[in-house]
Amino acid sequence: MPAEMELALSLGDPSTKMSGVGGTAGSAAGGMRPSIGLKIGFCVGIQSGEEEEDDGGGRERSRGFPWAAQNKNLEISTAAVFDVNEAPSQEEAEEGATTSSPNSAASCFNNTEFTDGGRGSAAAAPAFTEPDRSLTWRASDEEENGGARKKLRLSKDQSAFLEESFKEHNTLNPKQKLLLAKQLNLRPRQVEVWFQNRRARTKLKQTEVDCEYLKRCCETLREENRRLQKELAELRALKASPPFFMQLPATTLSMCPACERVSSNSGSAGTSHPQPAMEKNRTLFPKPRIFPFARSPPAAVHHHSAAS
DNA sequence: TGGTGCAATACAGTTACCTCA
DNA sequence: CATGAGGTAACTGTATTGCAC
Repeated sequence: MPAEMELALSLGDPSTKMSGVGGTAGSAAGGMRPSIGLKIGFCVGIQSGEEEEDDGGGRERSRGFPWAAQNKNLEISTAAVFDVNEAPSQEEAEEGATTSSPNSAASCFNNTEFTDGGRGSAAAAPAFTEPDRSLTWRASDEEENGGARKKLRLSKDQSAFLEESFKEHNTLNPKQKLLLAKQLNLRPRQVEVWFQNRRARTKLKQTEVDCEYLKRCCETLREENRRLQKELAELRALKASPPFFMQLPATTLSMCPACERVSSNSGSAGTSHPQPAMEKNRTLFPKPRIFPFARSPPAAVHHHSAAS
């Protein structure tokens, strides 16, 4: 599975930390559809009655998000409103329509109550700080534009909240999505899209890191190659001008790439088909194996011990 | 038990919009 | 003010998985 491959590539990007955890619980292990029975509890300032769904909630804990602490209404109102076992409210009914057709453009723009609720129903909504940019909560414009898609920039607080959630696990189950949407006063589809885009960004970042690493590997190998070519040329030159002692049994010089010491090896080299030094090296010092996707090259095994 | 349809979700790629230099 | 680059929300298409029948 690609996700697992990605994990293997991880160089320690903090954002991939949860991939191991969330991935196990969600898409990586069970396939694309995250199971309800996640191993990870998810409780963002809310005492949910659904904790049995969290397998005992080993990591179940209250999240100390700024506004959750500042605004107790958030916890109260959310806990009061959010009950997955309740008959769906109008909003949830719309959510049902949304999730049943996640790709429907209409699902994103037909929710006037929700989008407007960001401003209109502030009493029940979390008291987010005023967005730093005036673009947030302009969804009502969409209605005036006849459904043309408008970009709604999330506020800093909303982004921070989503980031925190993403650190916990980079995939969402439906309950978590609903809960987040409620708390952030966003549409569930927006939360879903945000997580998708966030995963894409993480992956992109990781790819860049991998690329840099491979570049360094390549440069190192290039240098090594230059060094060996030079060494080969020197040895050939040495062979081309045989001094007087060439009457003696041939001595093969070889250099250990690990300790970079030249060692002599006299003996059978003087027989019918003397093996070039580099050819011998090839057997003495097998080509280092390259693991391009490994985070760090495998520990070098010194030939003295490896040969034994 | 295997096949099929459906819903839900993930991901890659793309588009559209916004911000900023 | 115009503009291009970069960031990102949102969309589209496709693949995969689990479940019901």
